Amino acid sequence: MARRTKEEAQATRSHILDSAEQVFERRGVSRTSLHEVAVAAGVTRGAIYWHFKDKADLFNAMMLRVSLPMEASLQRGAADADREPLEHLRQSLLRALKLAATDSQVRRVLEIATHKVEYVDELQAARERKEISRGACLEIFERELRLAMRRGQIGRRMPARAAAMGLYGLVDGLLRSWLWDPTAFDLVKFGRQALDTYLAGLAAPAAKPANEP
Amino acid sequence: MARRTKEEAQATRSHILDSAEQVFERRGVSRTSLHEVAVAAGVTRGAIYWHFKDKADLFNAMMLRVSLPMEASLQRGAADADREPLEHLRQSLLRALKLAATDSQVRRVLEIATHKVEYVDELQAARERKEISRGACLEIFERELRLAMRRGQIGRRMPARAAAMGLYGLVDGLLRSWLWDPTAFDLVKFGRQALDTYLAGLAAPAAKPANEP
DNA sequence: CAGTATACATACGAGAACGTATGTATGTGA
DNA sequence: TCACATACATACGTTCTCGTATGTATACTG
Repeated sequence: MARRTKEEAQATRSHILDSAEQVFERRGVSRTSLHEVAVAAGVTRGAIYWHFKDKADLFNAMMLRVSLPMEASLQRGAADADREPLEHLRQSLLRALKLAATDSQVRRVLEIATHKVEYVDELQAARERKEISRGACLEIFERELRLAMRRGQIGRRMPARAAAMGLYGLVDGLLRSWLWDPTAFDLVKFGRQALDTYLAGLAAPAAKPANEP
Repeated sequence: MARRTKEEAQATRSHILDSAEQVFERRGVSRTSLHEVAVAAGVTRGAIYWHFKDKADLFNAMMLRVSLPMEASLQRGAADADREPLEHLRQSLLRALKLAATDSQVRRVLEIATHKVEYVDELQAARERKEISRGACLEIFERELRLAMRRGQIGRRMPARAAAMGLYGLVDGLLRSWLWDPTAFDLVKFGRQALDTYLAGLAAPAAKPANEP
């Protein structure tokens, strides 16, 4: 085919990414060939190789398209401080859960990143990006929790870092569970209850029930 | 080579599984060829095809070798009831975390199942097994939590099912976080603190802090 | 102590996927 | 308007990997 205008080219690129999401979710990243993506997008491999270096590049672009806005939202929320740190944390996390439950594209990409990709070799870059993003998220959690500690809103039953790690694990784990079968339970409802329970535990005084090292 | 004795054959099979673990962890399941596994095991593909139908069969055998004993341990623990349900749950979960942190084979297989495999197509069976195992685990949690509720050890801030899901998510999420980088934190220590926090939250009275639907 | 099933090794053919090279028609800037 | 860069499509060769077919020496069995 012939040359397209710049807007059309961007539309093609975007459409390739959309199709890649579909195929990746259905077939997994490593066993989808670029030919499959091309067919799903109604183009040839040539178009894909024009817009992306290879499959890893395509995958990274697909991830960035979703994760960049999310990270920005998280960072932005963290910037305007001096509000109630606990309530702010709670709202941020619930907003993230709500997004996953509502936005089908977000859900699909999360599903791919969680159950449909192997983090090895040329996708190592994606793994590193994920680790960095996780680290940034944990730092925000820790800062907010430390602030809440200073204000006496939660006790000192565990260091802020551990509390942050538990919080991250709780939300991430619930999300993962939900991704296995989104019809199994209401992510936002269960998430809110579990989150509030954990936060209530942070507020409660430490009372060791039995023998412990 | 020539025919081996039955014990030797089983040793070969076991050694193939060991090698598969190593290669799967390094290269991911889908991009490891059976040739690679064969070389790592010091045999040829013929040996692998003798013991296993194909790569999916090999993968399933590798998973079962670890998950079957774990599930049995969980079920066994759940059978002898009438002890303190909360403490029993706590001990079971901490034992699982300790196992992951201690046993390098368990850690390796968990890492593969979590970050180095795509749950699609011919590995769909593994996914279903995982879902069933998760369901069984959740049922046990729910039963114990319901019992604890009846005994007044925890409040009724949330239904047992949601509490169980949160508990599962917490432990699973922490494990996942730890698998990304096992040197980042002490799984057992952080796990115990987070677990106790969540349980404390379950025991604490429900106190809604702000506006809620 | 033969005969057979076993526990592999070796050999073969086929298909798929990749990356690149090349073709080509058309926007686009000078 | 004209040359060139662009946005793809097409064609090609290579490399893996798979599954199976076949070979083979030995353990077991009657």
